[in-house]
Amino acid sequence: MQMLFPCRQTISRIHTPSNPREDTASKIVQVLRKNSGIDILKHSPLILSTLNSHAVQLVLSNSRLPLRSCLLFFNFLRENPAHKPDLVAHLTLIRRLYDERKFTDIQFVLNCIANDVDLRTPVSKIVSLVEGGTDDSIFVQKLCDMLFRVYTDNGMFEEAVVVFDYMEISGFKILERICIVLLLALKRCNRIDMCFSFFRRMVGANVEVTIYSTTIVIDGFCRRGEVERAKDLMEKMVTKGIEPDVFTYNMLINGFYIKGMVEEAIKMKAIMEHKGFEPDVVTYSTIACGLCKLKRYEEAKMWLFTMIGKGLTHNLVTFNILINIYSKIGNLDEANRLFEEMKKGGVRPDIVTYNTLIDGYLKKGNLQEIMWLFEEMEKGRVRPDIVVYNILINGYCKKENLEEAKRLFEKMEKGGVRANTVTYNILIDGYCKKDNLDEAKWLFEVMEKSGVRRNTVTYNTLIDGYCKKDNLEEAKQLFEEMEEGGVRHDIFTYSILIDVYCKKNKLEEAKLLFEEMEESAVRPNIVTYNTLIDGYCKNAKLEEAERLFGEMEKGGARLDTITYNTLIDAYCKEEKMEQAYKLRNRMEARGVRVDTVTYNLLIDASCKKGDFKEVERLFEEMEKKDVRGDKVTYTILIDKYCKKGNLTKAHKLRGVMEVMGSMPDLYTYASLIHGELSFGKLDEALKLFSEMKQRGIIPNDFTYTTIILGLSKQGRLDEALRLYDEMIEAGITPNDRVAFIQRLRS
DNA sequence: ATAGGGTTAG
Repeated sequence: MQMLFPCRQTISRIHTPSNPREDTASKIVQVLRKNSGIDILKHSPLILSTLNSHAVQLVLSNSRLPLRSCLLFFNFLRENPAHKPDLVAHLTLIRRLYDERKFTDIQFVLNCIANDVDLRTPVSKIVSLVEGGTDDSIFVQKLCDMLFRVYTDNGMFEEAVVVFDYMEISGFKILERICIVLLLALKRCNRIDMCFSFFRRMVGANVEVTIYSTTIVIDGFCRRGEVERAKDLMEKMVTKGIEPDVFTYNMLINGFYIKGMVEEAIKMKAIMEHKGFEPDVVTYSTIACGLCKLKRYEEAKMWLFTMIGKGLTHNLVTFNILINIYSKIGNLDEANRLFEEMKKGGVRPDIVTYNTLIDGYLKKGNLQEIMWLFEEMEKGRVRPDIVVYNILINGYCKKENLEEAKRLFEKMEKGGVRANTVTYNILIDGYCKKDNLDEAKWLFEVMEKSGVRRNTVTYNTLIDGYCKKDNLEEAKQLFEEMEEGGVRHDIFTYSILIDVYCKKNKLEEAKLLFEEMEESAVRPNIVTYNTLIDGYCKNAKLEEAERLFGEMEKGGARLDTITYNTLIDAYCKEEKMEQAYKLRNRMEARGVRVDTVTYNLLIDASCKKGDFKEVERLFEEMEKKDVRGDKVTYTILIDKYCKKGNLTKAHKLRGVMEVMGSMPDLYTYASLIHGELSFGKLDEALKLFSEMKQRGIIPNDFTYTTIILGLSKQGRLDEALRLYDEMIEAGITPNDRVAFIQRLRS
C-alpha cells in the first residue's frame, strides 16, 4: 500500500510550531492583513527569502488572519516553485477551512495533494498528522470521506479503496452515499469487475447497502452482456432482504434486450408486475426496441400501443422508436404523420428522429423528402452527424455507386466528421459486392493506420467478400487473424464459412465448422440452419435436409420463409410437385409468409413443365394474396415466351415489369437477346445489348458470346472483333465457343 | 432511440 504514495519529505507535526522564525510569520501576517496585502508581499523579496515550512504553517494557522487571506497566500505559494507549500501547509489550511465549513475549498486542497506526486501520502499518515492536535473524530471522518471522493474523481480508484479500508479499520461509519460515487465511477470506466468486488467489500464492511448500489452493479453486468450474473446477484440480494425496484427491473430487462433475449425481458416485466410494480415508459420502450432488433416490428408496435393505452405518455424516445418501426416496414406516411404529431405535441425531434426518417425515405428512393428534412434540420440547428453520413454512404453503396460513396466519405472527413468503424464497414461491403476486393482490402488496411477499430462486422464483411470471390485462402487467413487480434467470431462468421463450404460441395467441412461453432458457444440460428439445409439440398442429400427441417420444427425453432422456400426449391428441382405444394400449404397454415420467391419457384417449375394454365392460376393467386411479382417473376415468364418464340408477348411483359417498378436485369436482357438471336433478329439483339450497357448492366460471358457468334455468322466480323476486345477489357474470360476469334485475328 | 455483415428463386 505504501508504494502507492511516494512520500519523499519528512513531515514534522503540525501543531507544535517551534519555529525560531516567528518573526517572518508575524511580518507576513501583518502585511497580509492590509488591503491588497498579497500584492505587497509578492514584491517583498526580503520577507520571502526567510520563508520556510514552519513560517508558512504559522501564517496559515494564525487566527488573526482572515481565511480569505490564507487562501490568497496559499495560492500565491502554489504558483511559486520556490515556495511550494508542503503537506503540512495543506493540512493546516484544511483544518482552518473545516472550522469554517468550507467543504468545496477543502476538496480543492485535497485535490492538490492527490495530484502531486511529492505530496501524495497514505491516508493513515495524513490522519496521524491532523490528529496530532485534535481528537475531533468527526473531522477525521469527514476528511476521509472527502479524500475518498477526491481520489475517485481523479480516477485513482485503488487509492480510494485504501481510504475505504482505513475507514473500516478505524471503525468509522461508512455511508452508502459515499461509496456510490466510486461504484458509479467504476461502472462508467467499464471496470465492472472492480465495481463488483468493491460492492462485496461494502457488504463485508457492513455498509448499509440498499437497492441503489445493487442496481449500479446489476447495470454494470447487464451492459457487459452478463445478464444472468446480474440476475443471480439480484436473487442473492433478495435473500438479504433487499428488494428490487422499478429501476432494477428495467436494468435487468435492458440486460436481456442487449443479449437479444426478448422473451426473457417480457418474462421479467411480468414478474415486476406480479410484485406490484407498474412498468413504465422505459420498460415498454426497451421491450419494443428488443423486438425491433429482431425485426419483429408488428409486436413492437403492439407493445407501444399497449403502453399508450395504459395512459403512459409518449416521449422523444418512444416517438423515435415508433417512427423507426414505420420507417422499417416502409410505411413512411405513418412515420411522417407521427413526426408531425410529435412536433405539434411539443416534443422536439432530435438527430435520431431525422436520421431515422432519412434512412426510411432513402430506402424508398424519396430524395425530395430527404432534402426537406435536411433543410428542416438546418433551421432547427440540428447538425448532421456520422450516423446520417453513414446512412447516405450506405445508400450509394447499395446502389453500387461507389464513386459517389467515396466522394461523400471524403467530403465528410474534410468537414471534420471522422469516419468510424461502421463507415468503413459500409464501404468495404460496397467494394466487396462490386467485386473490387483490392479496394476493400486497402480500406481494411487504412482502418489500421487511421486508428479506427476493426470489429467482427469488419472481418465478416471482408471474409464474405473473399468467399464469394472463391478466395478461400484469404478468407481462412482472416478468420485466424480475428482470433489473434481478439476479435470474436460470431454467428455471421460461421454462417459465411459454412455457406461457402456448402456451395463448394464440401459438406464435411461445413459440418465440422458447425460443430466447432457449437463448441465455441455460438448458438446456430435460423440462417445457419437454412444454409445447411440448402447445402444438403444442393448436394443431393434431400433426406438429410428433411431430417434437419423436422428437427427444427420439433425443436420449436421459428422456421421462416427461406427455410420453406429452400425445400420447396429442392422438391421442384426433383419434380416432386405434390410435395412442393404440400409444403406451400403448410407454411400458410403455420402463418409463415408466402413470398415472391415461393411463387417464383412454383411458376418456374410450371413453366418448365409447360403447364401454362397453372402459371396463370399462380399469377392470379399472387394478386389475390397481395404478393407482388418482382424482376425474377417477370424474367421467368419472359424467358419462357422467348423460348416459345412469342417475342411480342415477351416484350410486352418487359414493359409491364417496368411499369410495376421492377427494372430488367442481366438475366432479363440475356433472355431477350437470346430470343431475338434465335430468330435471326441481330439488330434487335444489338439494340438490347447497348441498352443494357447504357443502364450500367455489365453483360456476362454468355451474353457476349451469343452476340459475337451472331455477328460472325452474318459476316460482321469487325464488329465481332470489337466486342471481343471489349469483353477482354471487362475482364471476362472468353469461352471455347469464341476461340475462333483469336485465329481470325492472326 | 438512428447507421454496417451471413441464408432461398430466374
